[in-house]
Amino acid sequence: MTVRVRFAPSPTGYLHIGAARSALFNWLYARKLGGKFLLRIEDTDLQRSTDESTRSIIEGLKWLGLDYDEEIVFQSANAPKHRAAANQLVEAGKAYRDFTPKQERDDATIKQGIAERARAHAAEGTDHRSNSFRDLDPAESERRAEAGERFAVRLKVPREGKTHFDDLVYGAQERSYSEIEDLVLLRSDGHPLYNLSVVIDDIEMEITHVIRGQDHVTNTHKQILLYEALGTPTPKFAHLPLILAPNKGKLSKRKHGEVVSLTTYRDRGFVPAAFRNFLALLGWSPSETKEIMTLEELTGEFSLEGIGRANAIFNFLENDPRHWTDDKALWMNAEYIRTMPIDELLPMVKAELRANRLWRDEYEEDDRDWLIRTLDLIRQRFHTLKDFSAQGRAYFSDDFDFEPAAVNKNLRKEPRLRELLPAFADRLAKLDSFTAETVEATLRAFAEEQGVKAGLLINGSRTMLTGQAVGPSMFEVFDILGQKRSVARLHSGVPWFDAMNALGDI
RNA sequence: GGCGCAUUGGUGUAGUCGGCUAACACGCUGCCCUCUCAAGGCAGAGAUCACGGGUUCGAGUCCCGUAUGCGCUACCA
Repeated sequence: MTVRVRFAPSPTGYLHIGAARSALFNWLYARKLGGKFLLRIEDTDLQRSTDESTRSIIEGLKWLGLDYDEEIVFQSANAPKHRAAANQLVEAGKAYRDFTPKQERDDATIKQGIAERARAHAAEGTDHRSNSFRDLDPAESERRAEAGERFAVRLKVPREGKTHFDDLVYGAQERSYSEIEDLVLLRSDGHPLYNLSVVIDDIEMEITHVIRGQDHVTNTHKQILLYEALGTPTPKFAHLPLILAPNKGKLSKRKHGEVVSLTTYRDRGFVPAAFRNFLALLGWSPSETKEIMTLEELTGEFSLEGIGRANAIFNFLENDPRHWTDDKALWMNAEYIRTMPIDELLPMVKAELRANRLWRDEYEEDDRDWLIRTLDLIRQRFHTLKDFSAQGRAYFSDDFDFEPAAVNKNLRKEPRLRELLPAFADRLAKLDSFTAETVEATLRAFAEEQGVKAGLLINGSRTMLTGQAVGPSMFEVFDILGQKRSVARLHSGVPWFDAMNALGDI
C-alpha cells in the first residue's frame, strides 16, 4: 500500500511556521517512501476562513519547495458527505439527536468556562457525558425531528472501554471512554464539525498516515471512536512536538507578531532552502551529525524515529533587530548565501535588486561575469538577500548612503585625507592596468611616499567608495568597481569634506 | 478541576542492549590571520542530564513519587 499523507491547514491566517514544519515533515515522509503528499484546506469555519489566507498557504508551500500531488481538497465542498455520514450514524444507533437548545458561548472566555464547568460537574458528581437525549427512543427522536425541532448530532461514546493507538512518535497511547464527551458531529444548524469532517475526508482521501501537531492527541482519540463507529480501519498516527515561544508559551501571531509567519522569512531575505533546512531541525535530527542538508539529503535521512518528543523553543529576542528570529536560522541563511552555487543564488539576488531598481539588463549579458564576481565577493559577509540591496548598494549604484560611524572613524579623524585621497585618485587614474595587484602596489608606494600608514588610505578609500567601515578586501573592491568609478568616488571627497567641516562635529 | 505529554549547557539536538571523563550545531569569550568586518583556524567558558527516592558493582539511560512546563478538555479548527 502506498503511503498517502496530507497537510490540512485551516485558512484563518498566514501560514504559521509550526504548520509549515508539519507540512515539511509530511512532505519528507511522502517523498522518502514514494508516497503522495496531499493538500486539504480546512475551511469549514466560514466566518474565519479567507481566500487570501488560502493563497498565502499555497504560496508558502511553493516558496518552501513543497509540491503537492493531486487536486487541492476544500473541506467545505464535502459538507454534504459529512452530513450524510452523521445521519447514517444516527440511523445505525451510533449517534443520537440532542435537542438541547444551543448555548451561546463567549469565545474569549471559553477556556475558563471549560474549567468551571468541569469543576461544577465534579462537585455535582455528574458524568460529563450524561445527556438525557442519549437514550431517547429512536421513534420519538425521529418524530421530534420530523416536527422541525432543532437538534445537534452527537456521537454515542460507549460507556465502558478505552481507545488506544500506537503513536509513531510518542508510542502507545490510550484514553478511557469516560474521559471523552459525546462529541458533537453536526451543529443544530446542520453544519458539520471538525472531528467529523477530518475523519470523513481522511477516509475519502485514503490517508494512511496522519502526521500533525501534538495538540491533536486528544482529537485523535475522538477520531478513532469515529473510525470505529463508521467501521473503517484507522490510519497510523504520528504527533509532532510543538514549537514554543522563548518564554515556553504558545507561539502565536497575535502575541509574537511576524516572526511566526512564514511569509516574513521570504520578505526579509531568506533563501527558501536555508529556512527549510532550519525548520527540519526543529524537533527532528538526522542520524548523521551533518546539519546543512539539501532537500535530497533531507528526504533520504528523514524518518519518524528521528523526531523528538519534547517541545522545541523557537529562540528570538523581541525588539532586537540583530536577533529578530532564531540565531541559528540567521546563521544558516548566511551559510547558504555564501556557499550555495552562484547560479542558484543569482535569480534571488536579481529579484532583490530589481525590487530596489538596482538591476540592469546588462547583468544578463555583457556584465554577467562582472556580476558573478561581485556577488561572489560581497556575499561572503551577508546574512540575508536584503543585504545585496542595502549593504551592497554601492556596488550597483553611485547613489548610496554614507554611514556616519564610518565617516567619523575613517575620514574625519585624519584631516590630511582631504588632500591625500584625491592625490591618490590621480595616481590611480594614470594606471594602464587597473587590477587588485596594481592598485595595491600603487597605494602602498603612495602611502610610504607620504609618510602615512597604508591602512589609513585603505580604510579611507573603503568609506569613500562604499560609504561603509567594513567590507571585502579593499583592493578587490577597487578591482570590482573599476578605475573610472574608483577615481571619481575618491575625488568626490573634496566638496564633501568641506561640507563636513562646515557642519562641525556630528 | 480532570486527562495526557514532556523535562540533557542560553537555544536546537545526540546519547542503541545501563559503563559518560555527557557529544554535535548555533550563540558566547580569547587568540591567530589581517586594510576593516566577516569567513576560516586554534583554544576556552558554559550541564552535578528538573528534583527526591529505589533497583544495580555501576543510571542521563530502568522503576516509583514530586515539581515545573505544555497540550487538550467548545454546537472553534
